[in-house]
Amino acid sequence: MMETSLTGMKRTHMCGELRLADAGQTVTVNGWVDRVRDNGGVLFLLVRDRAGVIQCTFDKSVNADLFNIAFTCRTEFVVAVRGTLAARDEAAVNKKMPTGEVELIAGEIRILSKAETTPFEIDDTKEVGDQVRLKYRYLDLRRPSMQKNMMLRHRVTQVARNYFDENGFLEIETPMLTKSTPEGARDYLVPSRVHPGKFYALPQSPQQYKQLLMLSGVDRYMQITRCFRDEDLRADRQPEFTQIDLEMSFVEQDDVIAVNEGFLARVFKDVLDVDIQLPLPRLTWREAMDRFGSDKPDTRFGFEIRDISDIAASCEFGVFKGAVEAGGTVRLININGYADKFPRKEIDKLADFVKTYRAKGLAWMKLAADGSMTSSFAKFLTEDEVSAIKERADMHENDVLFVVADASEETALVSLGALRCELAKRLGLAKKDDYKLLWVTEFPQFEYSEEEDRLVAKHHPFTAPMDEDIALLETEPQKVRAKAYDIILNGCELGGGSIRIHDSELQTRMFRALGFTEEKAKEQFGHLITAFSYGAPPHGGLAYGLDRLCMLLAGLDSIRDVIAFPKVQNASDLMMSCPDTVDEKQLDELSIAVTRMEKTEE
RNA sequence: GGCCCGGUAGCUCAGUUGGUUAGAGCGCUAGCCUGUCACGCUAGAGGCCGUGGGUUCAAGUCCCAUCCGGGUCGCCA
Repeated sequence: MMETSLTGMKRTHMCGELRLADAGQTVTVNGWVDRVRDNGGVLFLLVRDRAGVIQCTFDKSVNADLFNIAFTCRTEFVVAVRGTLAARDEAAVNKKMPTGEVELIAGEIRILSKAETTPFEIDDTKEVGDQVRLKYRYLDLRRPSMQKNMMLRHRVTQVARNYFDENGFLEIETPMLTKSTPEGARDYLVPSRVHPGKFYALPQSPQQYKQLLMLSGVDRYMQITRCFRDEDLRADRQPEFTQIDLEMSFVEQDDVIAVNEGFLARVFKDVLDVDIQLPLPRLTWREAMDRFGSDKPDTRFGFEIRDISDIAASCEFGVFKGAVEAGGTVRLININGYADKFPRKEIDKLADFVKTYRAKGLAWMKLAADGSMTSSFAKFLTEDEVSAIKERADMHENDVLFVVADASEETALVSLGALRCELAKRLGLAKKDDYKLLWVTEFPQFEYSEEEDRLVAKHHPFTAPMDEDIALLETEPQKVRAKAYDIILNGCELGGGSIRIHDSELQTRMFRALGFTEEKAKEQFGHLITAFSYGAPPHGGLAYGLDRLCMLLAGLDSIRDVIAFPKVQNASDLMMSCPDTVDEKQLDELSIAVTRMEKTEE
């Protein structure tokens, strides 16, 4: 029976931390065999742990028995190696390895665990599909890049805990089993055994609890907590995700922003050694939409949107004129300096791109470097009108304009906003290590829901309206702006928050504006309304998407890469094979009958 | 729910107009090699071409359905 106990072979150092300064020491390492290089008489085992890789050297002529044990090692065997750390000969130094100046001259090896051949190589240089990676996530996580991501995430959460602690925040846990909320995303439901037919909901966010904590006099709260939303997934959206959630009492918007700018600066400094200039720029929601066609503008590049509705209104081109007459707008972006990158064929394909955002089409005008002009619409306009557009767009040689005319202002703005981001990405102007943070403020309080044919809260029903707009609540609710703010990084919504309503009377008016009857408001939010009647401090807060923050800090494109065990697009876990069916007995105990089963085909 | 892309060896992929025995690199197995470091050399094993149906003399290739993975619109207070 081979000895596989660790006794007597516990590590003295992490593999990846060994350096020239340690040479001469007797060193024991524990880790996985990263690679076996058998040169006949001399054999190298690369042993890997979280910190990195160290070369262990076995010489047949020095110790044949030892060599023969090492010879049986395969990739991913778990081993303990003891020996003398030696400086490598100058010619043998591997400059590509942090430990490349030293090697461990093995005097003893113990195989702690053998390993089957892994389904894919534990190696950052080889691409592996998500399907295989996630089925064997524990192997995927062995890859140095994934270990780096997990360590980065740890760093971010530590910075958050330390920073908010230093600023007087208490970390308090709120329940995972809570009440289903009618507004917002679909809830994940948890059946109650004790209360047949009744369900808990997993929290979409700890929103109500943290506000109640303010009523409790906690003053400043923070929590790093899981949130659940049963909606479709995206590269930056998982059904369970983590928020850095915080709330403060006796504050106004600027106070919340100030404390969070401090946090962001700290994170960027500690994690990336990047200095963030404070205060961060701010844009109102209206300005963000008008200039960037997005409530999460990417300001790493220009190509800002301009309005030519006034010129279009009086022209004879039906598409432009018609859009304005229908109450819409005509807007454009100038991809200045890149007209040569857009041959006719490419431009035609871009029309399909904007159509996914409901635009009807894409008009364009190109001024080549030699001064020759081509356009899909100029022939319908007068010379003066063309000149006016060129002037409005600040158009010069090698510029290309893209124009969207639409009866819906939102459609025109959003489709051009998406186009400017897409083109910047293709032109390589959206650099990952260029960090553009900004606040978007003054969000609309309400938005129209086609599905429900009524106004719904854009943020949530506890968001305070701006003081100067309160009077409009009953008269022109669609014009009411909220004390809500989002923090945006490189076109990605990192987090958002608001100042909350702390006044019962105003909250009542808000529920009324949202179309809640008094009974319905009491039924859904009675506990809050009651709580607020006992003395509520002015308060507000913010919540960050921790996964997105980590993704952007790590320069990645998917939050899956900073989540240890993520779900795939259909919200299942390929490793655990869940969700899954359960025993009839379990269902029976919960008083649940399944009426429809998923079609499964193996 | 809609649209787009993909599924071929353990992994990453190629596979022409439908036409002999479906290939490559990596990995794996065995042998050789005393300083490699993406070690090298030699040999070998390894395929339900996602699944089901259809068209055809003939399907990895064309058609339909379906499952799986990715992106995205809707959705995400």
